[in-house]
Amino acid sequence: MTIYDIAKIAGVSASTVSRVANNKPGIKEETRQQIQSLLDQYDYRPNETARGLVNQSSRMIGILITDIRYEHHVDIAYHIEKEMERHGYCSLILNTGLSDDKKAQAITVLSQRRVDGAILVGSTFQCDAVKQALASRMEGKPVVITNGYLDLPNVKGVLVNEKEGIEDCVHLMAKKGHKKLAFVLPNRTPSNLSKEKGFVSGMEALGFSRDKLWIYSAPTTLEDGRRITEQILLEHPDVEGIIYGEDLSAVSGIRTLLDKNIPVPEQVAVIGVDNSRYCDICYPRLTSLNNKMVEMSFEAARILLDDLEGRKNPEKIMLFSGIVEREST
Amino acid sequence: MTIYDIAKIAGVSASTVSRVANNKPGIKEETRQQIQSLLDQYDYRPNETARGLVNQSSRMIGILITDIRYEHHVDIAYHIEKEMERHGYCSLILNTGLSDDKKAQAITVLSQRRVDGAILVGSTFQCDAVKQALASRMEGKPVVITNGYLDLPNVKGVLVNEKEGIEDCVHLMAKKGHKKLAFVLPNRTPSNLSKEKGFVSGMEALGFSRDKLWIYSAPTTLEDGRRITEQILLEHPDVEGIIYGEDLSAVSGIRTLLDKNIPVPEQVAVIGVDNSRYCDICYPRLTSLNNKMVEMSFEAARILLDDLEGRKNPEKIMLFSGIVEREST
DNA sequence: TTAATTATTGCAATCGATTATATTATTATT
DNA sequence: AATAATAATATAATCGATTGCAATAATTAA
Repeated sequence: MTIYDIAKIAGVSASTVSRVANNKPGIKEETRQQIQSLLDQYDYRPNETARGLVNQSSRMIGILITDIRYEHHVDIAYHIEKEMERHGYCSLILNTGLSDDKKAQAITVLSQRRVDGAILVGSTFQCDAVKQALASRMEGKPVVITNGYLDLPNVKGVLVNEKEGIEDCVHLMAKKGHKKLAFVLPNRTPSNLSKEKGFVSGMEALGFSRDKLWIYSAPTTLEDGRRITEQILLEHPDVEGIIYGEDLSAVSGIRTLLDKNIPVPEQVAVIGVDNSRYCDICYPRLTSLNNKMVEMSFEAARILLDDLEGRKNPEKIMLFSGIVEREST
Repeated sequence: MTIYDIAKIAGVSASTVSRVANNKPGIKEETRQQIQSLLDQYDYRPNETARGLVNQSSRMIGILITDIRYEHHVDIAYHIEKEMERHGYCSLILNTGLSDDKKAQAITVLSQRRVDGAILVGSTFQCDAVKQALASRMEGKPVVITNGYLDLPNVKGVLVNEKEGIEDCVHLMAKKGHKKLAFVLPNRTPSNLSKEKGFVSGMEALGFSRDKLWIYSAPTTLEDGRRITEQILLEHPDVEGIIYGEDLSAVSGIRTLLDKNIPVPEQVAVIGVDNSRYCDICYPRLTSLNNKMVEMSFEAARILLDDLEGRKNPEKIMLFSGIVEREST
């Protein structure tokens, strides 16, 4: 059922039907009602592809995410989608993986589909390939990066002070008497690297030398969490606390410690990052740095909507992290 | 950069450029190469909205899901998206919530956006409102329901024998000496109701009367899992095993039992359903019925692709569940 | 009653592709 | 060299909407 079908039935032109369907002025009340009742009767819905073509707007935004299966990613995507939907936009979610090349390709896909804007979830999108793709394919269209920033006229960023957050974690540990600390870096994203910086500066403040710190690196899986925890215990049996840059490996770490009869938090305290649902599921419950991922997604959606609808807003906004203490510290 | 821009630069007509871009025959090799090099030089990408309009195909499918935040849902969506992407399709994921009305509306959105097909994730889409919306808006377009079925000519289903699966759970419990069992029904979806049926018939086979069974109902949250477990313990302190229709409440249940110093699995054994990542995270690790959600998503994508590309396939396919034993039994 | 003004509505162009058909250029045939 | 056959390219219609402008109808003013 196209607009022409309705027009033919009503005995008017398509433009008249269009004006009624879009509540445009300049139509006689009588005509309007007749056509409206036909619209209702046939439950006419305009073809959004055709509208998109002529209006130069798809009323669709893109969400780029490395892997939506990560628990905090899915929360973010969900909230963005909901918020955009409330304003009449669809969200096209693309899982890019970690490769910069794939990320750039995904931006091309978004631009070919003529999305009106995009939100890139996570600091891994803060890279040259993405910057270039955005510059050439998304010119003039609003883009927001969560937890990252790119210096491009149409790109905005929502940031969290993760460095200071991790410093706070170190101080919390120290306050509880745990000073010999290890840090597990999930992977080398800008966000994680600033967590590492926070660990370094926090430990320096405690009087440790920055080149003797116990810093490890492990992907974010249960298996790697176990492996790296075992390695830490082997190399530093006197460790008193471990800060994991992300919750899942922290959960696995707790389990590994318990399996070796090391009491948590008495002998080794544990802190994760993300304040995910895993925190309440594991035993003992995991203390975690709330890096405001959910709040960030709302902010990102809000900023994008502001840009889409022509309202002004700042280039960067900053949120503040906070530790959620549970049983593991 | 449109096809007309390229045509003007090359000094040919848009149709010639189109034929080169789409590798259609009937173009002189020399011309083809000239145009191709321009296409490369300007990195031309066709406007998919325009292609969609004329081709009557968006190369986009819809994924309807009540709430992608549920862990097995996101896995399903992820795998479907990946599989479709491999074949050149984008996936538009819509979170509908549980209301039938919203589900029908989401189908309207998909049809307005002219998706080429859809996958509805979960048995809750097996309802009248959805059936009607599909009949009126998705006529002729392929649709697949995972874990459910609707009798419509263009709709196919991928099913799992959950009833038998839960029967097997009851038998496993019995084999281990746990006979006084309770069942927790997550919510009244067709899928969960068939789990309940499995519990009933399994218990009957053990000699219990079907109208005296301990069947409870609770939403799928940690809090409700705790609440319902406490209720079970209060009303039936002699309970020997609990089968939860879904993992999250099972995890919460284990935690509640341990908090009350009830040894798991010695005094009360626990089984969940979904075989999710939570199973390995909680302590003791959760035994769970693998209802083949991931396999189902692959099958759903495969069937949809078969339909989209004109290959034949059956109306329904059935997968078989299996118990993954861990420490909670 | 006729001209001027205003309110409705229709026509036709447009968005950016694809493709059937028409046209032109090239090659083969006699 | 003239004609037939074929290859290469252009023209124009199409997909389903929106919208500026022209045309018509209705109303008001003179």
